[in-house]
Amino acid sequence: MPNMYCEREKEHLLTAQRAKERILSHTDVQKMCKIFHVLADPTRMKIVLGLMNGEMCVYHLTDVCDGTESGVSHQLRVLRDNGIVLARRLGKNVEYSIADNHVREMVSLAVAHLACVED
Amino acid sequence: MPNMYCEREKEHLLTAQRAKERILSHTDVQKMCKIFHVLADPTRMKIVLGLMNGEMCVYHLTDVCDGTESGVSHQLRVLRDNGIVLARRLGKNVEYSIADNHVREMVSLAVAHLACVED
DNA sequence: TGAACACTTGAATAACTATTCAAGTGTTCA
DNA sequence: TGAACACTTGAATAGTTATTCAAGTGTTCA
Repeated sequence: MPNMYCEREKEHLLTAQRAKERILSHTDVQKMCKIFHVLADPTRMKIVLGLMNGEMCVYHLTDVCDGTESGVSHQLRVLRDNGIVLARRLGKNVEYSIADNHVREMVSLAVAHLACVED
Repeated sequence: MPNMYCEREKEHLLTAQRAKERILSHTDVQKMCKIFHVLADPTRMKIVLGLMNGEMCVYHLTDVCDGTESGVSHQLRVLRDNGIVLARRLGKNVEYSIADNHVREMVSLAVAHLACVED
């Protein structure tokens, strides 16, 4: 028996070992956190929720998000840089769309979670 | 035809309308963002990834996360306050576990996303 | 060509938060 | 009871970042 740190030392030690074997590298953990971080801002979340209904250009996104053009554009850059939305130019406009299905699913899960914990 | 803001005014207007009908209240958006925010920190993410292997007490969590006792405890409080982990006292120790299956799924999706975008 | 439009970018500010260290609470057991 | 253990909390610091306003691209069309 190893040193005792807690009352269920044996189980915890096994769990900790399993966890350490399976745990991702610090870099991978940081990448995961980045995805969540990007989705943790109201402006960006509204953009993503908006785009889940279809492609839009910046003007209509500012309408949906109730934000400024500049503000929305800044956040669209963050979303683009993280591979969450796609941009394609169409004449004078830029059409934005959701790039990643995992993101779609994560957002849907978060909506479900919301409905679940709602009082 | 309404005023033209972009080349695909008609479609975008419809999309925007749909989005606005379906969009969550600002409060709900903020609640969703909170969940993502909580998962956006490396220490907290490591705790959650660790607990996905089973219950553990603080000592073993600091081991898995490679963090300080105080730091892990601070982050456990955030996770508790947001209903992401559960705490139950067992003698001198406190056993932590994952409280919410949506969180489990969200984290799994993020891991999947990771594997997907990996170069 | 140049004026108007659609969007992006840079810089500055203000707000938030993870970490650390020290001190505190709660539990057990001799 | 009190000493040791397991964990929590408070306060301070340092780093990050969303927003705003002003100035900058890139595209179209008369």
